Amino acid sequence: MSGIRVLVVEDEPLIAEDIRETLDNIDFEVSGVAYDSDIALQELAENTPDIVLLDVNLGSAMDGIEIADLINKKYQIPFIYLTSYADRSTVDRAKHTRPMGYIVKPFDDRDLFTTLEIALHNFSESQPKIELDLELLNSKVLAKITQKEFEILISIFEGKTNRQMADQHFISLNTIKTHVKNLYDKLDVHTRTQAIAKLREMSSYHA
Amino acid sequence: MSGIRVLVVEDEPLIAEDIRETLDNIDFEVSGVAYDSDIALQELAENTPDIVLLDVNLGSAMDGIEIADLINKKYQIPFIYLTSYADRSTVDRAKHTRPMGYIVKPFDDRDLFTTLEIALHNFSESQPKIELDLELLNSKVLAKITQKEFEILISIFEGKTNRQMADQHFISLNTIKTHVKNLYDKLDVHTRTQAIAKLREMSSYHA
DNA sequence: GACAAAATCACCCTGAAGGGTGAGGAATTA
DNA sequence: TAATTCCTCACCCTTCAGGGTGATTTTGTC
Repeated sequence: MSGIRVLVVEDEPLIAEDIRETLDNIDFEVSGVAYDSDIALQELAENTPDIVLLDVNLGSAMDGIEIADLINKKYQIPFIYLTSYADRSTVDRAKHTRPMGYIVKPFDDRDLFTTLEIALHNFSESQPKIELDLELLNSKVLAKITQKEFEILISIFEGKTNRQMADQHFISLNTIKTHVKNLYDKLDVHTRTQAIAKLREMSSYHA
Repeated sequence: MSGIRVLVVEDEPLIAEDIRETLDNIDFEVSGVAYDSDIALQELAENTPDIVLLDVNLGSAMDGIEIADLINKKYQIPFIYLTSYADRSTVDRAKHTRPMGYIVKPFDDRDLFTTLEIALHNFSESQPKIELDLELLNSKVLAKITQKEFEILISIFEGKTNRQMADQHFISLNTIKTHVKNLYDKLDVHTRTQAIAKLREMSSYHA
């Protein structure tokens, strides 16, 4: 079993129970089922699910999208919308809440399983971590960055000082300085913070 | 019309044409249709689509997942898998390629539309940009960070020097220094790069 | 072995960052 | 009004980063 805890927020008991069964079958744990927004908030606070299945249209105080807003603000856990219709304006409202998935009813076990798997995986990948890939970097930079320079770039990225790097790599402080200088030339920057900003920039855009 | 250019990679001509029609109806532009991986690669190189609809099972040299790998390596554009089945191992292989969506056949116009919209939106949001949110930050930090300090933190994040910040904010260099010092105390760091690293760290984890 | 590329190190100098202390003025609130 | 918080600024001092130049050694490749 995966042990992934799922909160189901769905005001239609029949569908909710169907989902619960499906989740049982595909090895997810249901941390709770909420029929309205009040229970949903309570469940979120008390049972800390790993992911939320969220019906967009709840016949309660808050609808799914409002709950999503709150999840983003308070909990930062991924959620997947369930909806029986998907008009333009709903999609527009919904997408601004950055759902990790969107399932249009009717859906079957496979839909649920794959969407959950992908959503969880994407979520863990979506954490603001910069993909530090030498090859990718070299395809976007003036001169080729060498292996050692790359290691040093990572250390800079991690907030290390030149002294710390020297100790860590067992080489002279002067050597570190040389590498850093060459790195700056290649990245076309002049300070370490600029180098970091450049890294972000380069991994953000595609040519 | 949205003007979003979609590449369809699907070896079954009937389905491919159906998708093309659907996309026309929902205001997406089809940049090309590829029936095998060779054509797909060519289309990717020549027509620079904004997003790719990718059949997992292609009867050609590379399957959809291999194409996805290549997209990640070379183009970094979002893609959505289309598949008629979704067994455990396929899902496992697929999710490592970080698709922005996953549609299980049969699907209808609504599925396609919402998945495309969400995928595109999530993609633009997923760019490694750190969500700099003062409230969120303050919930994770020793002492409360003030508005001005926050502005300065953003400037540091962007690679600015103290001098540049002083000019930009029309205040004295000494004042910037004071703010920076206070900021370091609150973030429990000692250098700007450490502050940036701390920011990444804090926006990566949820309590 | 010759050559090129990468890694190693040194020295010097300037400027920026980091850290300590103190202090005045504005705005908010008790 | 007194207290508090925040923003503002100054001075001093130490450390670190950044930039220029040049040199040796190691490594891999033709």
